Amino acid sequence: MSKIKKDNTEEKILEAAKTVFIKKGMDGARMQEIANEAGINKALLHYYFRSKQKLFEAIFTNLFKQIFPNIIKLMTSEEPIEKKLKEFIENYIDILTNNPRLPAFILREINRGVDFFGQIFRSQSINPNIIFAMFENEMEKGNIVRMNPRDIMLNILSMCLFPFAAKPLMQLMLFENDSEAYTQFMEERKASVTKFVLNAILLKDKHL
Amino acid sequence: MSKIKKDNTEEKILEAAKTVFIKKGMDGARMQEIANEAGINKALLHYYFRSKQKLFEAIFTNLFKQIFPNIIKLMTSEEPIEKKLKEFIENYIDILTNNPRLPAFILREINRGVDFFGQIFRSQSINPNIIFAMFENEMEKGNIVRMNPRDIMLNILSMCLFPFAAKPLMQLMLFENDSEAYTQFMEERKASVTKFVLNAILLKDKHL
DNA sequence: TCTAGTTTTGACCATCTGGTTAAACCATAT
DNA sequence: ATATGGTTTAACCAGATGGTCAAAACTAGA
Repeated sequence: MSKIKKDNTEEKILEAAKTVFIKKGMDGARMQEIANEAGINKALLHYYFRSKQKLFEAIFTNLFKQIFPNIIKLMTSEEPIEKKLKEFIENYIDILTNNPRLPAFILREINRGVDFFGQIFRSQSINPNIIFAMFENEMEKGNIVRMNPRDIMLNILSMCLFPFAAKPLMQLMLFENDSEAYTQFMEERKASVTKFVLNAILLKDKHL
Repeated sequence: MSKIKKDNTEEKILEAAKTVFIKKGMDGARMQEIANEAGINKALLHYYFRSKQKLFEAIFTNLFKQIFPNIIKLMTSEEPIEKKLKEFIENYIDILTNNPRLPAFILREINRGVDFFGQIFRSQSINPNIIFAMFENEMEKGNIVRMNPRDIMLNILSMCLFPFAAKPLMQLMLFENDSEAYTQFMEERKASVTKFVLNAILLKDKHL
């Protein structure tokens, strides 16, 4: 048994499937295209993963974990709220810069109406309540403005994720389709969004 | 020639196609499904619109206009910046509440890599520069914080659009999949986002 | 009523697509 | 060398899908 060979093709398949699925989505992707991308015979896809569905689940599950990675970890450190948010936003935008197509892919698939993604999410056992409690604690201490912690969380996620999900549109709208300008813009956004959020919620001196 | 009949079926088709395309996207939608939804024969779809592509373009073009409707109009009134932003956010979230699936649909299709959407956008002749100039003018007057006006615009759009685009995920994450709670939350967000944005950019007294 | 034009339909077609199968291939152990 | 067992391939299949077509059904004017 040649384990080296097996591991190699399996990885090639996963890599190819990831590329194709992210670009085309479950519906748009073709098994033949994945096979070509991996440089192998189409039947091999079914040999390693029984069906398109199973292959997709393997990819999606893995990618989904990457986009909601250590949110909890980042949000529950012992740092002051300013630093906590700053590091979260910077880290998150960095992750997304390295995986720019992930947000659009995830959004596309969670909107397909198949309940499969719900299972993934539940199995992740992400508990947002810990984060909400953290925000509420800061409100008690008078550090930040009183508001629904869900809004804070959602606002931050929106400002980080949406610009990637809507890249084709925003790049056209804001930078006449100049891809490099948009990348540069996202880099600067790490500081910009941080400032924006802190300005919005900090109670003490306005952080400028 | 029975104009009444014709207009009727054509409208039925457009309505059905809109429903199906929004739910399934171009790739996922089936002509048969659209025909069923419209309660007509599949061949009629091709009689009125030559191909799936043509039918899709008719729908997409129309929907696309709805989501970037009167942005300019709303943003260039003579009202003070506070009121301008308040009304924009409230109007925009209202529009989206009435068309909750639109953001996900648009995002899905603009990420399909087909350049067709670029043409639509250009034909819309939306000029963001007018909005940027407006923000820059407010900065000159010392009304708002100095920052890239693109960031302001993108932040607002993000906070309005993303919660709808990511509804299946956020509803699960924030409200244990309680749909009504999420709707209620979006209603309250009109005020919350407005406050958030004004807090973030206004220079004078912190608007609470 | 008859006729000409339009709308609607069922049957059909070529192609694509996910999936299967049987045979070939190949490294290893005996 | 040859038997063994995992790996890879070409050929194939059934069902789905976008699209076509000729005929039927309908409408309105002569």
